Amino acid sequence: MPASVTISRRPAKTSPATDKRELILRAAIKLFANRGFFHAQVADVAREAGIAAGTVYLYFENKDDLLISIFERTMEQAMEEGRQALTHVSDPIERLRVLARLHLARLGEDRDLAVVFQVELRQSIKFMERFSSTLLQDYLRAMRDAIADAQRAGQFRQELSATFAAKALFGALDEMATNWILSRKRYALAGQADDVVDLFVRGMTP
Amino acid sequence: MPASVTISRRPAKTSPATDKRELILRAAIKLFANRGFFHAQVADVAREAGIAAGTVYLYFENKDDLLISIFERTMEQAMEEGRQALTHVSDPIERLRVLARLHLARLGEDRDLAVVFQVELRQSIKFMERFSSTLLQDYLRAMRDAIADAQRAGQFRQELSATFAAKALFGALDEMATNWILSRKRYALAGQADDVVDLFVRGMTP
Amino acid sequence: MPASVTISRRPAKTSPATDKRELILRAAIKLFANRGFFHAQVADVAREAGIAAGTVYLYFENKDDLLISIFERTMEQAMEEGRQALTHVSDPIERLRVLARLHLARLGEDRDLAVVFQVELRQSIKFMERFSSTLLQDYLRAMRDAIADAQRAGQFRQELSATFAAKALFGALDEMATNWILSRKRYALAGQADDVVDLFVRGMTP
Amino acid sequence: MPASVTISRRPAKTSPATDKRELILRAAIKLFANRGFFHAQVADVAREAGIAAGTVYLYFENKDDLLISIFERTMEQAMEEGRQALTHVSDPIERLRVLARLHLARLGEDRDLAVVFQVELRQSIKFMERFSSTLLQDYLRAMRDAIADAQRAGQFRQELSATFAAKALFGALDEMATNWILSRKRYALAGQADDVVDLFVRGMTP
DNA sequence: TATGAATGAGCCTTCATTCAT
DNA sequence: AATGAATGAAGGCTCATTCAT
Repeated sequence: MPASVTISRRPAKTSPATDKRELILRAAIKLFANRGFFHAQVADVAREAGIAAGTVYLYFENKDDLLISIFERTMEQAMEEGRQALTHVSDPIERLRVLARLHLARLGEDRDLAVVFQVELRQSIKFMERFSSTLLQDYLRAMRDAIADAQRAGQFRQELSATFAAKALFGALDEMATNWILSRKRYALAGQADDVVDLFVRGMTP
Repeated sequence: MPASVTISRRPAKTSPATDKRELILRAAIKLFANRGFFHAQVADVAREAGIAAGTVYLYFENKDDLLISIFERTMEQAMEEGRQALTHVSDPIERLRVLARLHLARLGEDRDLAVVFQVELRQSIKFMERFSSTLLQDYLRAMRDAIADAQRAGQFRQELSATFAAKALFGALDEMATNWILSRKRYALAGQADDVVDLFVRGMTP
Repeated sequence: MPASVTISRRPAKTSPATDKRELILRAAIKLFANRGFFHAQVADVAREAGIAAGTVYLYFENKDDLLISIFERTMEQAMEEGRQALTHVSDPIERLRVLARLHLARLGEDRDLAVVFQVELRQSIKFMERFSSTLLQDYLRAMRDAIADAQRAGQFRQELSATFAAKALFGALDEMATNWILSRKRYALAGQADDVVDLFVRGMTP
Repeated sequence: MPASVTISRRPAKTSPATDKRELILRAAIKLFANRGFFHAQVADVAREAGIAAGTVYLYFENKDDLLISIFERTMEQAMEEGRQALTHVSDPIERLRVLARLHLARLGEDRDLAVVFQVELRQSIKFMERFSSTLLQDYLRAMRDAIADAQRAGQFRQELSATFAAKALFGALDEMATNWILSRKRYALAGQADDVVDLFVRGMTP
């Protein structure tokens, strides 16, 4: 199972343009994580990426677009990864487990990215809504579907709303991620995925 | 039980200074919730409060202090309320239920305050750390203690860490609050407290 | 001669109003000297004087008026003192000596006052012009007259302009005062009066 | 002799950056002289220089830095000029004369600069100390050394401290400069250098 | 007289974005 | 494509002054 959870960086289509975009996004993740979105200046991001400030605007609309692009790029990769990992997993409970592991593994392997996702992306209702209408539109749906499947299969109690249950599970995972970035202790975030799912599965079992 | 959960605003010590402070904080909550902390101007807050911009600085150090004060004032009230509500509740599981209800009830009765807590206060690692070193220092401890009590009483399984379980429970509740403010549907947030606790209690039951 | 130079504080007409005015001026001298005119706030002066901020405006027009009043009060006292000290001194050179001693003695006995005179009063052309059109209108005239007398008496060369000479003498004394306040060493400023006058008298002697 | 006193503006290294810096400094001198440092706004300086307000901050730290830079740039030029002018002058008294002429010539040829030096730079003890620890550290030392040389050569009396004498001479020159800017009459400031030095030399002659 | 809370005009500084090169 | 100097709007904060009590 661990194999299916391993995050496999697909060899990106390495056009020069894609490379530079990527370079800038990585610099942005680092800066946003360490200084905060508002306090990180576009010029700082450019310097970190080793380019001129103006060049950023050849690849991104504006500063907000940097944050949004970090989100979208990461979500796309995660979704693709999720799809692949779930291809041959049919048991609903196992599917939940895979999703949870991927979720925490991705954040746990890049603390800066985790900070951007757990903190900076929640700057404002505006981002939150964008965030929640896609991440929770897709990720939560995947969870909800798995839960509903388990309910239909009699593995889970049926009186609880699958949507509600998915939110609760997501919330617990999300809290683990937030706690991890705020904690001074260095532990493996992904290791908590199974514990959370176990707790949840027991809570749902008839 | 509902009685003990009802939030009773104590008649504040109405010195003129306290009144004005309160007036400003309420205006700040409204503005921060609707425009976001960064986009709300101090002058806007003052106008909303019906005072001059400079007056804000007679009661608060700076703009950040407004946000911090909203947090601290609310936490103090919540803590006091929690202490009172728990005075005569000895069953650990019931204590969790009371805490969860109070948590969601407080946010659910003031959407602006909820937005400030669920979104604006998580602007930056700086606030997050402050937030988490007090809220989670006190609130999570209360939950963890109740869980540990339940474990000792044999009501909960003992192999899971009480701290971990408290985080999971908090995360689920927190997610309910965040979903509530982002949702266009108007439903009673507090109504979800029992569902979350039930799910969790089942998950912890031996 | 020292006796005539001794500064004798006349017992001020101690009406309550005069007292409070004086109290405020003393506070202002202290604050202006230590923080600078622009950085000293009216509220600070009031606090130092032990009164409320608004009360300052019962005795002075505005903040500038405080500075101007310090100047005028001090000049009046100095002029009166000068007149008295010169009453029985007829020798022109001796008169110069008395003026120089009084000048440096007054500043030398109150460092804060000296700072206000040597630094703060020279804030702006506006103050400078006011300063120079009265202080130098009266003080320099007294020096110039003594020099002219000495020229007529054949004690001083006649080819130099008395006005020019008076400025040079004043400039040298002024520099001693400025150096004194900027120096970390604590020496008697008044002790330099005779040296300056000696140097000058020799320079003027035929 | 006049030749050595003539101020020869070296053609500045005209890099674009140096040019703009210079442009801003000149605008600042004009504004500070005419409105005073505190009343001149950075935006005014920028407008006078024909640039945007923000551009000032590409060349200077802050508003104070403008004032300090005017001082430092002028002092550097003056020091260099002084060194050059004194290269072939060995007679101590003549050296004093050259220094005095340069001092008054520089101020006398640019009234705005003179106002900044005689008035605005003496705003506060802070600037005064910076001013005096460099200007008087270098300029007064040059005068003191010349005086000491003259004393050793028997041209000047030896009982007076060279440091004291240098201050007196500086004070007299400084007063000429201050009087000049405050006077409505337009006369050649530099023309007074020799008169001051003459008076002083006579005063020092055995 | 005295108070001190309230006022609000004013200004320095930042920084996302543009654009001539 | 890339640069980076220049822009200029925007806003937090200060503090002299007022005035109801």
